[in-house]
Amino acid sequence: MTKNPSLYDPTSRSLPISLLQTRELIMEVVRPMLVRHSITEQQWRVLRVISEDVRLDASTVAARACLLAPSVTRIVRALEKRGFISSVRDVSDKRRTVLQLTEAGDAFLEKVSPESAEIFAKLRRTVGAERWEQLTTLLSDIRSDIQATDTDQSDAKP
Amino acid sequence: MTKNPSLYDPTSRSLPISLLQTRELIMEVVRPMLVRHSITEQQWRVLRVISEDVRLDASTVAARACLLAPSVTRIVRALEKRGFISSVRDVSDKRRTVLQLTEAGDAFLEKVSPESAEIFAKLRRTVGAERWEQLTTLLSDIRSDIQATDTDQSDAKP
DNA sequence: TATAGTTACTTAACTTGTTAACTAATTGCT
DNA sequence: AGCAATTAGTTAACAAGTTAAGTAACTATA
Repeated sequence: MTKNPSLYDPTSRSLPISLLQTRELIMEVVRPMLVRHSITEQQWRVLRVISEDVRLDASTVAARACLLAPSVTRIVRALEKRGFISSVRDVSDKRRTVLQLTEAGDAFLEKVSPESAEIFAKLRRTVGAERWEQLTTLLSDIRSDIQATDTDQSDAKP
Repeated sequence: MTKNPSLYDPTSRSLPISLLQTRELIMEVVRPMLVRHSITEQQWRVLRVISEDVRLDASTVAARACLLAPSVTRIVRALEKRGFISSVRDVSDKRRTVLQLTEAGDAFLEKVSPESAEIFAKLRRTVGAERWEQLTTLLSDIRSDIQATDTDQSDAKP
């Protein structure tokens, strides 16, 4: 029964676990701000994602915000009720829902912006700007690599 | 209404979001394995964490596995029922629960080990061993930085 | 050595995420 | 054109996470 320590990476070096731990540590600092503005993490992600494009369908938002479709349905309803986004049926494909930031949503993002900026500026100083950038770039590159091979595999299926 | 693109980092460069996206991409590859062995992500994390030490109390496990105490209570019960861990009241501090891997739990980890190793070896090749290591180290370093300043702040409170 | 305060964990009520089944719309094939 | 297959989104039932209150045990202090 004595465990074999060489079977697995220590959890501190397991990528899925340390990605989670790192995110958790950052969110501990960010979360109080979201609570102050009565917005959930998930709603915040959706707002941020939607604000990046003029028009975006729900599926794209789901993928970018790391949410499942049913969750997006609920979150969209909540954000719509609050007046932050509008969801309109796409005219060229009536299955699709086109999501857009409203003026109120944009104003909300602008209102929260300074607080958010301050929190991240502080974190960035703590970590060091160079390492912060390094991490951001590494993560982005690695996602590209994994996505590239994933699509290769699905192409090679039939 | 018209969005101001300079207010926030693009979500692809927001650290909390890209940590989540990257983890999600990795877990997409890992998840089928966990499903095959009828274990949830959270149970898997707890098992891995417990396997690293001879004896560990529930709070420590919660912190390392990024779980809240009530979740750990449930997960421990599930893993106990399955015979993978034992939870015993600590004799020197009867509030604490000491968690340990059982023989069956150890055997389970050994059984899953080759599959897990293969999945991660493949991911590592995809990403490149050097970058994989780089990311692991960066994340670990950054966690140390953030934790160091967090504890500084709580020390400086009174 | 009482006792106020803290800590470790659990329970309960609520909120979210998840899976699977469903509807509606579109595409591909013949 | 007609019909199976696929896609987008929703709904419903269930599982998991979250918050807050509660219990038991320990610690510090007066």
